[in-house]
Amino acid sequence: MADRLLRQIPEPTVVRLPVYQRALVALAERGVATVSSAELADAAGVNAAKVRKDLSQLGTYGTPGTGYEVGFLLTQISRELGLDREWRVLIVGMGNLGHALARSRGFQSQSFRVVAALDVDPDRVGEVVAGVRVAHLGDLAAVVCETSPSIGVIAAPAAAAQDVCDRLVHEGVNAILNFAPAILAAPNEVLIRQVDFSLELQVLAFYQAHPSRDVPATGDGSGVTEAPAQSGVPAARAGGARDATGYPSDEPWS
Amino acid sequence: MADRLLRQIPEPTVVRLPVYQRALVALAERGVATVSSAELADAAGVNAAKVRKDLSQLGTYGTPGTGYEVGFLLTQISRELGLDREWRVLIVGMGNLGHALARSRGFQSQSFRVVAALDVDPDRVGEVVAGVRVAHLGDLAAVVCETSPSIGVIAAPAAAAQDVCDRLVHEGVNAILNFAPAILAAPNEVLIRQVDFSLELQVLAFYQAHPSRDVPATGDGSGVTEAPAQSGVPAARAGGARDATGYPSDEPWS
DNA sequence: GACTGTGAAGACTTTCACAGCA
DNA sequence: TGCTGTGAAAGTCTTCACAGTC
Repeated sequence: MADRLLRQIPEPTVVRLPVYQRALVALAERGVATVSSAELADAAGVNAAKVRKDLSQLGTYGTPGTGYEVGFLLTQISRELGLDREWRVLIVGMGNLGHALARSRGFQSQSFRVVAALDVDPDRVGEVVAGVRVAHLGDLAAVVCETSPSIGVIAAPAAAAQDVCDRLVHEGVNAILNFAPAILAAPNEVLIRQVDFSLELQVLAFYQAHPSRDVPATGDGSGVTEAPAQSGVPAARAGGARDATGYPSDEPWS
Repeated sequence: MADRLLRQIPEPTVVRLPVYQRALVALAERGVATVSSAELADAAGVNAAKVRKDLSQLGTYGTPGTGYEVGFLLTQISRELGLDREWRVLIVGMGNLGHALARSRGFQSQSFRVVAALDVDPDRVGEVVAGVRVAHLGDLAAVVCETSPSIGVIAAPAAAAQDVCDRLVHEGVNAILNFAPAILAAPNEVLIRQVDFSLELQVLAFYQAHPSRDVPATGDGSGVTEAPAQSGVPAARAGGARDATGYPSDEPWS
């Protein structure tokens, strides 16, 4: 098992781990002690074989005849994802998107903390968002020095993205999550991931425009998701493994 | 060639088409008349073989010895993506994210128009965003009737996402872009695509936590991007095929 | 000489199906 | 009996490499 961790985990598996993690958190909150691969698959929107293959990459965590122990599996996946430590996040670009990110639960959890926010707009500099004072991008060096972030987020317009990226890299930030619709160039040791809204919108348009095409089925993390039926009365409040919080939600829609 | 259009275009190719499209727009704006697959590959952050294979799925648009005619290729890709028509978009959830989306260029272009915005917060209802008055989610049926959107966007919290999805589906919206971190269940004919920030953040954390692992190389649309070197002086303004707009940008960072 | 389009090879992922364990 | 873990099969995507074209 130890050497299993030395093996490369395939990227598609890595992308699904957070989905499993989330599903497990929900199960744990509901007090569920054990899940089968089929149940977890259902909650994550994938199939059971995939769940078993994915989890077997991490170790031998299941029990034949029973399934997986929710708490234990959650711990293992979280550790594997590096969620057992705190990642310090710096955000560049505090427009609506930057605000949304800074305040989102994903960016303000046990594992991620927004430690710095920057912008070039004088009106925004000085504002306090999610407990952090917005600094001017010109002060990046000092801000990085003070807050030592390990992940940089670019929420700036496309035209500025490469420049921001260069500055981040220059200050030693070598993991970047880029929300700007731009292909960034950076040295090889810098890790860049891209999130692109309008690209997804265009992909959706493509499949709308070509209804003949069978859409690639049941989603991987980033794929097209066509979930488990619900046929008959599509408008019914769906059952499933989802959060049963009363609606409308009392937390603001961010 | 006609029957080539009947063939299924692989999903990875579909996801790259918008990237090529964007690159071509930039080239066209710079007055470039012709590109080779290598140049387009560079601008899109992929390799040349992939570009040629992808484009050959659409038709025989290149000229051996010369390359592709930028304007013509742009037209073809845009048509293939369905960008030659206008897609009417409805957004549910007008928090920071909803605002960011509504105002983004990707959602307000020739091809996409935000025709409706909804929320449950009485403070937000009535506000005008991007030229559209925010309506209450309770009035969804009427809003859909009036605006006949073909794409619905969910920018609501995870807890409300399934309910919103059900309502949209009930009103006949059968293409949904979901920004909430929730796996949605819907009838098979409904097209759902998922955009998940915190998932990407977690994937980044994973690769940071496992530096030994060779990160899957040069990005597909959604993958990890490690771009063309730039070694030596990493902080230099990158050359490449990117937008050369002066910085700081004069448009607000949204 | 330069570059496309594309079969064929290779790499990677998913799915199947079942042996083996609780 | 119920379910995992996993080889093997099937399927998919990428890369190679080169014939053919301008």
